[in-house]
Amino acid sequence: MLSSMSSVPVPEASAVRARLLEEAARILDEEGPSALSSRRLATVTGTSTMAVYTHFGSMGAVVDAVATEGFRRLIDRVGAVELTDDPAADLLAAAVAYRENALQNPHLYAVMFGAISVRGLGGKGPDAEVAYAAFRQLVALVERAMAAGRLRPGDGKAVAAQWWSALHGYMMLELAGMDQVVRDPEHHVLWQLMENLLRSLST
Amino acid sequence: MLSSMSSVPVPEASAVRARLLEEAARILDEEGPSALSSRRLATVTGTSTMAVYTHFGSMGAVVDAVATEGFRRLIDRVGAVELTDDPAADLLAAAVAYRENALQNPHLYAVMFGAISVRGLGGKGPDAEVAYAAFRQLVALVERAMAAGRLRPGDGKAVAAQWWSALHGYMMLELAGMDQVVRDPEHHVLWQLMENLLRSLST
DNA sequence: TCCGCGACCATAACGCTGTTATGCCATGCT
DNA sequence: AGCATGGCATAACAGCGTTATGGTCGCGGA
Repeated sequence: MLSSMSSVPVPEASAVRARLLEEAARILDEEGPSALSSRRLATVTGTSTMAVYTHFGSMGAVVDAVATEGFRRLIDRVGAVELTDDPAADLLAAAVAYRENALQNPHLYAVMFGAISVRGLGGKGPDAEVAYAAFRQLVALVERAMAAGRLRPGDGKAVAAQWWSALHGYMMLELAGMDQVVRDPEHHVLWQLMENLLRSLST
Repeated sequence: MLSSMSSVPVPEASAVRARLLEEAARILDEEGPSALSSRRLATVTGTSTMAVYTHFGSMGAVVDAVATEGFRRLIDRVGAVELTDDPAADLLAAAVAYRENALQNPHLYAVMFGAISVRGLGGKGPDAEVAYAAFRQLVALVERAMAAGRLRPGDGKAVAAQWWSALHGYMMLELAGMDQVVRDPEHHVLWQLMENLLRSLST
């Protein structure tokens, strides 16, 4: 059994698999969940539906892989914000980047959190390690603000979980089209919420 | 009893429609989104798939009706909390009822906020008036706390939107199975979040 | 009373879906 | 060379949402 390790060290190394994943994410973002199907994926990648099953095993696994890819993009996007000497302001800047990423890829964002089931084929969800890496990224920002004295010292993970809950909840309401609830032209609800939370968490 | 069954003043008066809606909500809650189909709905209600289309027009409309029913149940559940002379504590009690309702009907809760929902067949979403009634219920609790001086006077809708965002975001993370992020045995993240928000909103 | 009409639904079909069985073919190991 | 195996095309199957068709039943008008 060790003989086959030479040709295929890692399944992710396949070029076909990469194109399937890329096209799946593109179709999901551009045309929504109902447009993502195995046959559609096969035609746009120039293969057949069997390619999906050799590389992923099921369409649900494709959706999971797309969700995982969404977390990777989120991590890249939030990681690209330039840190200043004000860790509290950086937390708000990260929230801005988080919101922009969600607004640009709304379907992908919804799939990441299982908010929408793509045609009822629900997988096991995104890769837990990647999703947790996105959380740890936020924890690092929080702990940095604590170390600088801008946030009251405490459990960074507990504070990050609160921050993420508030941010995620607002995004879901905004993406769900609940404009009457969430759209406040003069005083944007999200920034009031972030500032209120920040005030309670400050020293 | 002159022609009590003859006239059809409101389509909702149909008994078949009521059973379809009831069974749809039950199937969704007990077996998840992938189990809800037109044929399944027809067999369990003892009719054919055409009944779905005569009473709803499409499966998407059924999902929308189920989502609207979910908001009605939420309103009933939150409206059942007994108000005390501490409006701030009542807000927390309402959050407890909100969470219990979501945990008991997780799939229904997800459908309520899913712009695109079951099996990729996206309807127009739940009845906006009913969903907004749930929001107004929360606004009333907030304004009551403001009038009693337990919350700083301000825009009740803006504060209610923040409260709902935080609560909804935590629920979505909890229901998404992100236990590592959100599950904190000793200090439950939700109550820390609610108390932090309450502190910032207090006078 | 009878007729007709409209609401309601059972049956069957169409095109789509995810998935699987089968077989071909190229590649690499022995 | 022979063979085994991974990778994919073809075609099929069951199930999906939806629609066309036809039948049945009950009421309103003549």
